[in-house]
Amino acid sequence: MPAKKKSAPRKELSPLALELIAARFRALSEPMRLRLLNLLMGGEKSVGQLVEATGSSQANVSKHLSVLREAGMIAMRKEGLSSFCYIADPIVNELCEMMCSRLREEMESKVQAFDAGI
Amino acid sequence: MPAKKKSAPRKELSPLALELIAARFRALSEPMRLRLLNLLMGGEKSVGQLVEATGSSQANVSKHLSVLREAGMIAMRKEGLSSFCYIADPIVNELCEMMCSRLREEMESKVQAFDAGI
DNA sequence: TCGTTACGTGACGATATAGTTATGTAATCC
DNA sequence: GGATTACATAACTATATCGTCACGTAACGA
Repeated sequence: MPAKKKSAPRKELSPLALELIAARFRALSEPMRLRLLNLLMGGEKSVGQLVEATGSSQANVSKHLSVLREAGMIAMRKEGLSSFCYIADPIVNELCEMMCSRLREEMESKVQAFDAGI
Repeated sequence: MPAKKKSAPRKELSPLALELIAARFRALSEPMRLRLLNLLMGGEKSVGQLVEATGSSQANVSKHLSVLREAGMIAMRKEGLSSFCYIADPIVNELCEMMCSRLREEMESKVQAFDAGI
């Protein structure tokens, strides 16, 4: 095959792939949704329980849950009047814990720099 | 200490932590920024190179780079007239590759389900 | 059947964000 | 000094999103 113009060619992602990946990250880009996911990490919960735990409105929680569901991160199970939510994609735990620990590292290093008088 | 009301207490994240984590994910929630990061995974590049590689406007690229820089994901190095960008947080590679492979899995399983006639 | 409960959803206003255009600015060359 | 290059940034428009309010609806209980 013909030689490339220059530098490292690397794998270019297709526009579709970029959009799909961005959509997943976008689902994680709101504090309320992270809070809901964090609550669900403790096990499945009904929408009502999530409403009570967050102190937010039912409509708002329901909407955020829809976003998370469309992103494939959670799933719902109906039981009588209640809908129970649970984490459907194990990547959620990994991603959040990774981001959490990274932030902690970062902040601790800043504290150290502060303590060192820099 | 007094007994909790019920269910798993788990670690509740503070509003500040939630906002910081959300901000990081938000930086990754746009296709153009993912594209820029993907290009930077091949090594540092000048803003001009990124403009040419993406075909987007210089102003737009510059703005997205600002967002990534404020999120701590990239850093800049000036050299003459040019500004060279490079990935400053190794978590970027992990996160993107994790999300990519997860999406690939998901789509392949859907293809299999489709092939199985489900 | 009627009311209640637990959710989902459309409409709305306020805010945020992507992209463009135009302009500012620092470094380099003549 | 003056022109040019490479980039940052303010102003602006269009679109997206958050949260609320109001309403629709399916599943139960009397």
